[in-house]
Amino acid sequence: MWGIPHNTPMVRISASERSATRQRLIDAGKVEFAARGLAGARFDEIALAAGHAKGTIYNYFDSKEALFFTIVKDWCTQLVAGFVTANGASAREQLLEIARLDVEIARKDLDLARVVINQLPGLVGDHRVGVETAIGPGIDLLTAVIVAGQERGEVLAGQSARTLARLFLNVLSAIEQEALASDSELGLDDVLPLVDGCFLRGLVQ
Amino acid sequence: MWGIPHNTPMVRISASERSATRQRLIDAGKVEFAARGLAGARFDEIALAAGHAKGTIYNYFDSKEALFFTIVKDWCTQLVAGFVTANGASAREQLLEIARLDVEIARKDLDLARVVINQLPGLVGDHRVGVETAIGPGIDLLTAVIVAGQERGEVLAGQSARTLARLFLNVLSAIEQEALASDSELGLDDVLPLVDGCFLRGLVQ
Amino acid sequence: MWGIPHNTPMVRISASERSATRQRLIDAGKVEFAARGLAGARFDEIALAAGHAKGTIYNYFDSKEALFFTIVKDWCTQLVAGFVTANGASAREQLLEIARLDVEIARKDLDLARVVINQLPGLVGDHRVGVETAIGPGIDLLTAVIVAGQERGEVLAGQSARTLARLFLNVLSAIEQEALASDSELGLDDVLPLVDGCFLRGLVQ
Amino acid sequence: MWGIPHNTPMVRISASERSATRQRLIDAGKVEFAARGLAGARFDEIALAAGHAKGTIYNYFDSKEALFFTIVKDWCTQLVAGFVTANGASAREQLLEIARLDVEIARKDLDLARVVINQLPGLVGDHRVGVETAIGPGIDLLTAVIVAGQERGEVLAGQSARTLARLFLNVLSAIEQEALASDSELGLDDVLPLVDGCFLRGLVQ
DNA sequence: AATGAATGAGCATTCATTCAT
DNA sequence: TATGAATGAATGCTCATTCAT
Repeated sequence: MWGIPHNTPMVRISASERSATRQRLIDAGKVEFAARGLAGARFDEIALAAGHAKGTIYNYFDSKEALFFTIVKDWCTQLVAGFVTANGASAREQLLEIARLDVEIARKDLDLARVVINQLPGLVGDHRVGVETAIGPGIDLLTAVIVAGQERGEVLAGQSARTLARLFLNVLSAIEQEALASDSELGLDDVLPLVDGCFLRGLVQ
Repeated sequence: MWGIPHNTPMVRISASERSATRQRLIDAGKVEFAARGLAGARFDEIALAAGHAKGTIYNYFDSKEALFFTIVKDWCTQLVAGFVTANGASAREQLLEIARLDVEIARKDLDLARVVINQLPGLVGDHRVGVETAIGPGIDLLTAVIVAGQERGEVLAGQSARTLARLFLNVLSAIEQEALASDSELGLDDVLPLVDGCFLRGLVQ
Repeated sequence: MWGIPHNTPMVRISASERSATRQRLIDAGKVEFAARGLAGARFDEIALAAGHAKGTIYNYFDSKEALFFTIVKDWCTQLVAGFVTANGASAREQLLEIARLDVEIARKDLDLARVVINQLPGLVGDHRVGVETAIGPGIDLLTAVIVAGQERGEVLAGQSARTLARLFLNVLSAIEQEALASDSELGLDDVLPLVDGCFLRGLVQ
Repeated sequence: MWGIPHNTPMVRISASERSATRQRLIDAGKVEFAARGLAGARFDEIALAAGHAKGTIYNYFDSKEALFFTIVKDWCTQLVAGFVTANGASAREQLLEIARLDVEIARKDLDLARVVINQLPGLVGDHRVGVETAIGPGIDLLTAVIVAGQERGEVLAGQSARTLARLFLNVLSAIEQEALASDSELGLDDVLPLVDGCFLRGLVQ
């Protein structure tokens, strides 16, 4: 009985292996969800693309919905974690920074962007709860920025900050959607100018 | 066992009857598609709500997709048919008029609006073709307005008119989507000011 | 528009056809459930044996459990419906008559008997509710017979009639189970004497 | 990457440790099998309840069935080992003693009793072999007692001793089953009088 | 034209079993 | 020995579509 600490975690794969498998599943999920939507996505395909058996997904995610919302939450986490505001930045500058981050994320991971931008609006019924939960932190961040902007008089005060936050996200997504369309002449580079020139010009100041 | 069960109609139905049945199916389809999306909608429910048998739908529409896109096309037809431009109207006025029409249609038929606004962006793959076809006339109308506006120098000229048309529709939908959300403080009345103040201010002139 | 009563039921198959299909499914279900138990039975097999597609079962029964309990209830209904008591029959005679009926039903339909006798005791958890509901009328009948017997002093009074009813059914099933076993020397003809000689001799009078 | 994850025991475990682990698995198995039946039991749950990993079960038992029948055999072993017959005891006294032992075992281990009493009858097909093997010694014991009773003229001679033995076990189980039912007014204390008064009175002498 | 029973492909999910560590 | 991640066969159930009446 000497020598063997029996209370060490008896893992069979290392944390990095587990994490890698999980990431492969997530990556494959992004592709499939982007291509077929939540309802149309098939676990068979995701598992196959990830190089695993179908059952393996259930070692990492409870259900198809769980994998989907993990992906959406991942997007939201990146957005919130990446946001750093400079001292004395205006509401407009901060909103633009969020938009810039979002575009940056989309540029790195087009499938992720397609999932978030195209699929979320169409989710109805029970799935709405999952959507709201998953993107909640992003909405919270935007709301905080807008509240501060309203207090400084930079953002129009007639509407609640939360409503304006959701509106901002909706419109940002709408512009990105066009930019991501395969037959569009717009590219991701055009998103920020459009957000600033078209949308923020009316919302702030 | 004498007697034949005459359980099938033996006469042609009148054109008005046929039309009425078709409309009942469309109306029931709007409700179901709005509530569950294209993938989640069930023909059983649509038929039941319309007061018909499931098989009857196939006497009027080739498939679930066909019914869906008929509904979308119906929206588009209303939009295009309702548009009347005054002599000498500016691009901004004309775009606002289209937005006003769209809001008016949404107000009359919330389910139709939910189908168009929420479901269309999520359609991917083969369905994209159906989407483009169904909303084509609307895009064409907007494109024509924008082209004329660009020729008169009212609309920014850096982008193709078609791209701007799709962008306009996207953003209009995004704003309406927030306005239609059940927990939103925004209403349909707020859409036009937002389109004008936020978006058109940057797009035109 | 003359001549066609549009409010006649628009059935596509006659009631007898529907009933026949339903019965084929029930018969195939009996075989499969008897051979593999509720958990092990496969809908594929039942449908195949009945000469139908898998989905057809769902036009007649909500779920595997529903088909199973329909079968059990069918047994119970036969038992209750077949019971006719002679004037002035003693409790012992009535209980024997019920046992005789049960043996008769088993003789006509061995698979049905195997389902009821072998499978019911092993159902646990949520399934217990289904069991109690399905065999309720049989228990009620036995209880009524025993209550009357207790009032006439023919049945021992120390226990509740309902408990004795369930005990009677348990023991009857236990004896039949042995009689149905493939390698048993006992046959169904031996059940009644055993019930009377061994069990009722202690229970009544 | 220096350091080897010593997450596996490197020493043999002692016989007592092995035995304790085995017993924990058996105990957990009793609970799970009693609650869900053989088909419905999950190895995950058994392992979790026993404080081990799922794979560990396979170091002790070949399969789910093997664990199940080990449990059943354990019951049978207890029954046979506990039986001590007094000199000159009658068949009735010896059968009652076996019943008493069975009730005693059930009282000590209700889950074990539920497994044996409720689950065994429902096992069909290939599983029957396992059942017969597992309870064989118990049947042998009963058969020996009955054979001797028949030779002394105490037990009715029309049926084979083995058949009567199985019948006795069936009926004993049926009575215990009612006594174990959660909503029954009968308790385990009522089993012996019922076996004696109702059943043995007819079977012996 | 209308019906609705029948169909069967399709799919998410479960879980006993294996095996590399 | 112990582990638990990986596996993949198995299966209940759904539902768009067909078609005989």
